[in-house]
Amino acid sequence: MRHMSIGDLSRLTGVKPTTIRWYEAEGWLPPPARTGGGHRSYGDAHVRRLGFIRHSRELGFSMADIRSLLNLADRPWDDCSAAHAIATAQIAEIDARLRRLQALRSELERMTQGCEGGHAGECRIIETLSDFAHGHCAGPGHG
Amino acid sequence: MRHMSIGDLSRLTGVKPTTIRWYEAEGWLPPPARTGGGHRSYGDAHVRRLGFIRHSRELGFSMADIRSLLNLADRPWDDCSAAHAIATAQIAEIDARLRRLQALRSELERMTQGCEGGHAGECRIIETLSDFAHGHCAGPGHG
DNA sequence: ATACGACTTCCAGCCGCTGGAGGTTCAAGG
DNA sequence: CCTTGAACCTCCAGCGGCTGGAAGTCGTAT
Repeated sequence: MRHMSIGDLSRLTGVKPTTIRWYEAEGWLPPPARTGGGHRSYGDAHVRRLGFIRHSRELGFSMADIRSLLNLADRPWDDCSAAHAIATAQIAEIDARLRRLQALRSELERMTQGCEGGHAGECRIIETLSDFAHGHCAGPGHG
Repeated sequence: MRHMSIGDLSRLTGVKPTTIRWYEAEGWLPPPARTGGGHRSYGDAHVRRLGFIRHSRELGFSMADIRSLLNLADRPWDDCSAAHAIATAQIAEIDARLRRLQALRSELERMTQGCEGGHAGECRIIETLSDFAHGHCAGPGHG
């Protein structure tokens, strides 16, 4: 698969053509060669780089994180402790989101269990939501 | 606390003044009365409605969900089964996000444990990220 | 009267894409 | 070689849910 179209690359990596173009425009992917008619033509290096980006995104890394990780991947003699730090921070962040989501889940569970149908005027769900001073949901941020 | 400024309302509900103005501009909050000089002046109804919105957001509901929930809260004689459905769907969504986050966490954990420092060229983290055909992370969406 | 913080409006930007309009190129079939 | 029609091109606006800055006005404490 030497020279592929953006559609081929898209099918290969699972990233939409529009997103691939956007990555290029924003500097995440180097501009590929072009056919005589101006169509993009990608090689293996693009497949690898796009794959890296996509997989990192799937693991929840921000584009800022990916910038650092790509730098490391591009300079293989560097110390990889930076990668370790980024990944560890990501785990901590995920843990925080897990805790938060679990707390939300409990409150929603309590909320729905209190509701036994009937009029909205006596609905526990509506009541609970109205109670903005409610103490069960801690801290800021939205899981 | 009859007539409060936007700052008072902000301190009372924990919602920033800019956000409050945005809610008004987008129709989530009714336009409040104004002082002679044009400053916003809020009453209890605004506190309640803003509290409802804020609490719902904290529970992870989208603005679209909140639209429906507010409609119910405004018409207390309606059947509240719609509220039940929205809340149940929200729980299901949270469950999906929890599962996804847990899968991500495991992969990140494996990734960092494989890395023992040294050069990026032999770093398991960088390697794992490069492997875009990696099978551990399922499905789309970024919980 | 003055100082100064809180308020006003307007508008641009955040992230990470996504989709549409309107036009061009490419590959397959006849 | 010609036609079809899908895939491609560029440009630009918009998504959700706010956030922040600029430039000017108001309200209140001293």
